[in-house]
Amino acid sequence: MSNAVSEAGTTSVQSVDRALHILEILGARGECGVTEIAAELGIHKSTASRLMSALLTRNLVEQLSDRGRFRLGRGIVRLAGSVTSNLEGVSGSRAVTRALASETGETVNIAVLDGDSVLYVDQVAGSNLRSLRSWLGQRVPVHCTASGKALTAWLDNDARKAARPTKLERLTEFTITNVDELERELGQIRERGWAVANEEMEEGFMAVGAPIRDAYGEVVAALTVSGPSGRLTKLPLDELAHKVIASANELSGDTDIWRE
Amino acid sequence: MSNAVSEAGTTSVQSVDRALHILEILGARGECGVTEIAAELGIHKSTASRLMSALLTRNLVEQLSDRGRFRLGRGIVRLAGSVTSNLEGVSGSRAVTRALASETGETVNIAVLDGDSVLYVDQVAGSNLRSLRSWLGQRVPVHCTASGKALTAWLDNDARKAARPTKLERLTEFTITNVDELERELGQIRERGWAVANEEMEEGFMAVGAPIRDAYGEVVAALTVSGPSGRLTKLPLDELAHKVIASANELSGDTDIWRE
DNA sequence: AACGGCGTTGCTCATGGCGCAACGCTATGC
DNA sequence: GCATAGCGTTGCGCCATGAGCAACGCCGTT
Repeated sequence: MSNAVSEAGTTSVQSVDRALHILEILGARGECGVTEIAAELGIHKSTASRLMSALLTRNLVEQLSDRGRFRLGRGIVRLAGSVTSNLEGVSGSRAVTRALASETGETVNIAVLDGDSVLYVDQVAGSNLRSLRSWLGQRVPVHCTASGKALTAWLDNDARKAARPTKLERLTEFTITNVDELERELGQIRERGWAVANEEMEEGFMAVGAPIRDAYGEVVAALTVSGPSGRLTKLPLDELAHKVIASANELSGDTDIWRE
Repeated sequence: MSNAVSEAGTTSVQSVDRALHILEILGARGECGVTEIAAELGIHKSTASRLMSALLTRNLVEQLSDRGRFRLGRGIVRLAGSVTSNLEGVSGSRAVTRALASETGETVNIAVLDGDSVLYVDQVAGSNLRSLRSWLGQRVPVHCTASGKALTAWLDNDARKAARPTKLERLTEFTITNVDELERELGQIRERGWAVANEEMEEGFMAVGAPIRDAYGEVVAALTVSGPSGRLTKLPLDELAHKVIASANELSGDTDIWRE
């Protein structure tokens, strides 16, 4: 490879990186034309068209009409389905999450840090359910969710700051929007071992979360139980929290539930 | 580009295609080493390593340990989340599926054809639920699911044959395993406009499905309502089916719910 | 009709992708 | 302990493929 690439300090393949960047742009915008993609990447539109063609061939994108705009395609959903299938089979975490959902009657999620957001990577619903939409693949703020707090509480100061949005956006009247207040709560979470968010992200909605650790004790994911706050607040919170911790500990250690 | 590519009749970018092929292999196998990937693609392992590095940089894959094996990463889940978010926002199909789930109390799915399988691309749960795991991204056979039947019934003979597995695998005692019998049922589906699968894929599980069409009348997706067969068989099936058809029709036409 | 903007495709060239070879690391066997 | 095998990574230089230019055909607007 040329010196230009060596100096960039990367061993990535440029054309592949560009194609993957296209996927991200489509994810963010919903749909795009080739010319718009080319402008965004600073490349010629014929190049953008050819990269798009490669993505199209493998169904990672689809075209809305002949010679029309593009959006993400079913191949993405299929690949994501493979990820969750592996949680079922290979890593065996589904047995744990399903048991917890069954035991609590509420929805169980596994989430990971994704930049300065929480990303939901698995979900099992319990029986006490009014309505559920899939949270799989959704990103939510770290500062107002039990998962976000459980994921960030044990980070060192620098990492915790990086994982936090620059502005703690207020989503409900209960949202913590002050950094000092959030830091105090994270300190409490470190002491007691579990996190709670009660109507901080969405009114009427509450969650309890605990960290899932890898073999070295690093927090790599969060396990949460969530449901309508009217229901969760009727439970002894401590008792629920310890159920979540027990399941999170079962997922922790050697099991490759999720690694960063 | 060289004549060799022109003769291949493709405008794809080779390196991008290889990288995307790696994603598919990881989806199928769960996890792989670089050497294994290189052998599968017929390339040098240094090339495989570099392609993998590009995928790693964008979090589409992750590495299980330093210098260890690879598997699909959270970036895939995030992108899939973008797909389903667009169903909520841009295409507006979620209002329809949510209303149907609310009205029937059962689980509502949208599915598309993916080769010779059905791929679930969206899901909303109703209230009558014992336990639910996410079907998002999962692939199921066409011959023993209401969605599969609704997706294939209106295909022409050749397309219908291509969309069918070569062997109709028996999953329960009720599974249709004879092509002629399946063809007769597909004929009935074409006449009455909806499909049903009662314990054909999974014991105790039933679904009713109807086609979602594009602006030209082509079937592009299927809408299904599913739940425990003990519950669904207590409903007037005709009535349920017409609810599904009504919702499917609402999703049909100009709305770009899903296009092939 | 003309015009502008779109996505696609032919062509050529130079640069970035590719393969060779070497490296460092880990696990295994003696 | 040492030797071996296999792994993923990295430096290097070559050439094939990715990139950009220009033209094309299509569609929508005026």
